[in-house]
Amino acid sequence: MGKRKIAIEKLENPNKRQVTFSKRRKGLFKKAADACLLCEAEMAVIAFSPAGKPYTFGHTSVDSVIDRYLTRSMGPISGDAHHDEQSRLLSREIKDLERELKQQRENNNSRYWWEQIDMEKYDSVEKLESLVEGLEKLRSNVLKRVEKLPPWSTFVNGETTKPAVPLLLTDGVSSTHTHEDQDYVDDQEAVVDDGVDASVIASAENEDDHWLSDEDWEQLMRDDIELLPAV
Amino acid sequence: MGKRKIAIEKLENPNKRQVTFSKRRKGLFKKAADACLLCEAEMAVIAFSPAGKPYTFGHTSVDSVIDRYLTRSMGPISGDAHHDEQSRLLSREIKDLERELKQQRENNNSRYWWEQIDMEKYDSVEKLESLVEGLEKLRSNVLKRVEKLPPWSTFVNGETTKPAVPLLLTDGVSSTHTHEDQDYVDDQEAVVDDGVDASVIASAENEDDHWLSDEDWEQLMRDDIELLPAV
DNA sequence: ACTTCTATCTATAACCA
DNA sequence: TTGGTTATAGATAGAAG
Repeated sequence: MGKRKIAIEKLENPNKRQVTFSKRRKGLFKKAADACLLCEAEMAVIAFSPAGKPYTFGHTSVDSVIDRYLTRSMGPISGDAHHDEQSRLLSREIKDLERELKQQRENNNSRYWWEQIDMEKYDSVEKLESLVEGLEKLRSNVLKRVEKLPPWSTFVNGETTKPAVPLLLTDGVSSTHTHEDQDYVDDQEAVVDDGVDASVIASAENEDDHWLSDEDWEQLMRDDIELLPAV
Repeated sequence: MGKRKIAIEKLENPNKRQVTFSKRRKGLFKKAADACLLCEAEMAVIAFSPAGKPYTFGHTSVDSVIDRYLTRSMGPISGDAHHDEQSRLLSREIKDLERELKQQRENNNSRYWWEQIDMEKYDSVEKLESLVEGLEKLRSNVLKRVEKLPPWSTFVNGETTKPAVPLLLTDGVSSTHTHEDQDYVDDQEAVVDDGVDASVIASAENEDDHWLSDEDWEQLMRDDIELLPAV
């Protein structure tokens, strides 16, 4: 489906290989998203580029699909077998993962991160201001990025696009990245914030789809967390 | 790409939905396979049909790709990719060690609760809405209670009373306890929220000083946290 | 690595088996 | 559920930023 037909075999030119990967990955993720919407299916795609960088698509989420996959396939004498296109091995790897996941669940008795907030630290107005600012900063950035999420992420129950989000966005949060929250950044770390933040968002804005990759998302959130004020 | 264009939205006809899933799954797996061959990429596709049956594609194998994904995504975000096999293996071991160290550090030494947020969980609009709602709820209640703090808390640096707080309070949060944020509370737990919340605040309002004790504060925050939406 | 621009090649919606 | 057939919509190879 290009200007000329090519054989499906290793592309020897490394640059061409990388370009082709980028294009086909994009197409593949789009097709996966389309199928999820059309058929109310759940799927995950994990792709490692020739350079070794991971890219993922997931509906409802990569992790939930992987979890569903692992859970079902690890069951004791599974009732329904997996319908495999390729051969797959129930190897020691899976059992290792099972053990890891169980341990994580046991260690994390709390379901939500906010259950781990140490309330005793917030005993003065300064600390509370710090908390409020942190929450506002986080919230502001979360809202900005909700717009950048792929629209198909919202179709879990066949609902309309981005339910409730437009309402939330009316609360003083600009949809363009205009750094109106710069006042939260203090002297020492100001450079880090809007530098990284804006550049990643900007690169995403050049895309037709206007959404962020999983890696971009994670990086942005980590950047934000670095900037939250101290208690 | 059929005889006529169709909108990418849920197919209401269940039979058509299933047929479409079958065809598109086949096409998707073929495209994944082509990309793997052309680009020497590694990828896995996991798809649950509308009927709930799992179908997978994997090159080299579903499990190896999942393993690589899980291992890699837990580690710190490292910038440079190594290209030859040997150094990649080495860096992987290093990353594993770094991961352990980082987790230990997070468990023991993190100063702020937001450093413990697991960002990888927020990869869909539903989860983000959940996060946003939680943040708004928390923020709203923090603001309400700032008013209840002992006024002397604000004079740590000889500053005026409650600096910055009045500004924050203008942002749609009433200073009287009028439950205007009830819409954040969902069906199952609505009773608990304003129940506990209001009663403790009310008891504090009967006092001349109009401020909450540390215990009251902590109890209120814990009550709120119970109400935050699930991820 | 990520676009944009065609000219082509592929996937697939509808239909029927 | 699967497998053709055919007309068309979509994806993409090549080239150039």
